[in-house]
Amino acid sequence: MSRERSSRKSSNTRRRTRRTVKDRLGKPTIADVAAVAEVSVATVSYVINGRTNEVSPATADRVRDAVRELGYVRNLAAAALTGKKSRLIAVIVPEAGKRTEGSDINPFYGEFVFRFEQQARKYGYGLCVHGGTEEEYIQFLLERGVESAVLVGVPERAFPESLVRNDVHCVLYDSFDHNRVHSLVRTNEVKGGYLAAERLIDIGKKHIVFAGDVDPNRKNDVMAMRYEGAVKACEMAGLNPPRLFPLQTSYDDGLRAAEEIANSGADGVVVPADILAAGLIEGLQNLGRNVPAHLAVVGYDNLQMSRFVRPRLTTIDQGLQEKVEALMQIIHNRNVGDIRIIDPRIVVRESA
Amino acid sequence: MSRERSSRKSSNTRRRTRRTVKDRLGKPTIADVAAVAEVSVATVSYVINGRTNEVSPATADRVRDAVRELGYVRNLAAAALTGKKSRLIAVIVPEAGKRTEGSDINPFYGEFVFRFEQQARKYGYGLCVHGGTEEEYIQFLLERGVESAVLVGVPERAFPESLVRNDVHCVLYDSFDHNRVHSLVRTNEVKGGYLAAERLIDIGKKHIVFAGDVDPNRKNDVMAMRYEGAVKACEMAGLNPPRLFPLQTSYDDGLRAAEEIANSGADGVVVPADILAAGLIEGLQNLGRNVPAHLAVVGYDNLQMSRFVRPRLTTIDQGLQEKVEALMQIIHNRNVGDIRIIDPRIVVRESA
DNA sequence: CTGAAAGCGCTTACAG
DNA sequence: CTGAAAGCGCTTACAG
Repeated sequence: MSRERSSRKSSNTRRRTRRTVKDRLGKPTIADVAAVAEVSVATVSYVINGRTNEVSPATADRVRDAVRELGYVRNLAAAALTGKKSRLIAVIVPEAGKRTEGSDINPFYGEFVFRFEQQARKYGYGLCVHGGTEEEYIQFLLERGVESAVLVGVPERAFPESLVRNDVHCVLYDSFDHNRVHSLVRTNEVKGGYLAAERLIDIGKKHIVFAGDVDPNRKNDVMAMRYEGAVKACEMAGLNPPRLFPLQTSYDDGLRAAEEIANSGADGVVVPADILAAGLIEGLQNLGRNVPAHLAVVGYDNLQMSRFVRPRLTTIDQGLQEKVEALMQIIHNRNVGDIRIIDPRIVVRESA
Repeated sequence: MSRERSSRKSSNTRRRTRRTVKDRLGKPTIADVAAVAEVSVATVSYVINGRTNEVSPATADRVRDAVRELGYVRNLAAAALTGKKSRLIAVIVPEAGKRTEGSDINPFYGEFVFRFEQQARKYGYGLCVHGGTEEEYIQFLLERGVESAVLVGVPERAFPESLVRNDVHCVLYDSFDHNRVHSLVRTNEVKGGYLAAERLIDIGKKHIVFAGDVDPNRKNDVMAMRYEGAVKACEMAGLNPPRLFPLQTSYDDGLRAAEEIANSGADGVVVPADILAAGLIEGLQNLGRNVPAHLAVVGYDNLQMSRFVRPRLTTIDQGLQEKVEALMQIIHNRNVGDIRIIDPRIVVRESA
């Protein structure tokens, strides 16, 4: 049906760009669509990209019909090559496999990824995940032409200049950027820590400890801020600042630390991650301690899991949905350098 | 430093392909590398792709030095355009958001994605996730040039021909393919159901029910096979086949169904998903029933969560790591049509 | 062992 | 409103 027009082309052009539908085995291309619709590839490109003011309605319809007829789907990789954005977002969970003992990963990451995927899809982005080392993920971002990278829980440090230079928009999530150079979404961690300690104080606890790895040299990472909040709450209640138990964020670390914490004289503990809290509670119960009577625990994150643990976990809700939406806004509008800090709230269940 | 050679080129060639490092603002390209190394782009391409037998060692070294000097990272999208594979895998969880009540997703998906990501990375693949409708994910796969799609838990049905026609390798995961046309990785579900019911029988239970949505018209889906196994175990013990309670796989469905199951006269229940089991146990406890004394429950999946639930969940381990490795093999070797069925095992904890 | 050139599928000035 | 052509960054026969 498209013979007529194509036969008008010079044989040279024809050999180079012209193909009938049957010639092709794989996906139809824009040239196939153009042939069927009897227009140029430029015109097809215009209507595919919605630049319909460049094209007459009738032509646009012909093109759309051809698209449908051929089952044409555009090749985004080719489009990206021409300077269009790749519309690819990557969620980077640095060294995901090493985040916890064994191969169990903090369930937070799963909840995060699937929530965020819904947002990304809604805005027409594709979503990749990567759990490698810094070197690996930088290479990944660059070679895939990723537009925006969400870095989940990265420790503060000098940021790889190569990402900035290559124009990948980095958004830190639950991280801290001392130099305020990257976009950032996180919870008000100081407030979170405050709410957690405050709850313990409210139920009459006097000897509050903090089960997290706070590096005294890095005043401004997430753990340090949660701790700062807890300290503040204790101060306001005339209590000593919480003693620190430097644990990693894993179930097994909680399990192992139970005895030491139980014997420390503490009657309340702020645990800056639900998964850690689950392990700790398990360990305390193995020792015959009652939670919350003997030792009350407040978790952090309000994961699905916090409802499964017995006693049910009192925890800090970090406002995941709100954060994920903020993330998407910053990415979509490319508000480089924007910072969004979401207020947490406490969810009181049974453990405190 | 590369002036010498480039000045030998014709001015035409030079204008079209030659650039000094400084001319470029964005990523260096293969042409930049070629210029610095004073070779042609073809040579650069050869050494980047490890076709070193095409290039002398000395030349290869020069190229590698130039790559390092410029911080060159190849553009995989451009490479894919030339017929190379995209090395992109997508994990498709159809309508992830609708898989459970509200927006909580079965934690299984998170565990799966991060386990699989490690495999994919190890083999040099990028991993995307998609949780949309069939129409959405087909478009996604096609426009991104995804090489292989892992379809997690898709109901059996006629498969979209467009994916096959466009050469995306579909691997079904925990699904069933009646026509045996797609690659497939799953657990031996019949055995899983058998082990679950067997455990209940072993601890003396006589009235076993099954809390899953088994469609009598589709003999061969995952749920039906688990049920088949449970029936078999009951038969061998001289018991009646388990009564069916058609629940969806969500915490809330378990919670809601507790009363009906508790009043059904059952003393043991096979629950084909840990998340469902968690909800059910919660509901049973709210009713004052003791698990396992009054009603024993066996879950399915052996999620991390099964250790947090009280009583700790006895469950069927589906061999996630083994399955994820099998998946990777099938994808990497492109064994289209391969089927791998992994044996499950029972993990006995407290709930049965 | 090395290079020039065509081509992958697309977009975008630029002419008409 | 429409089309011819250059170019995005890469790979791969094909010549030398």
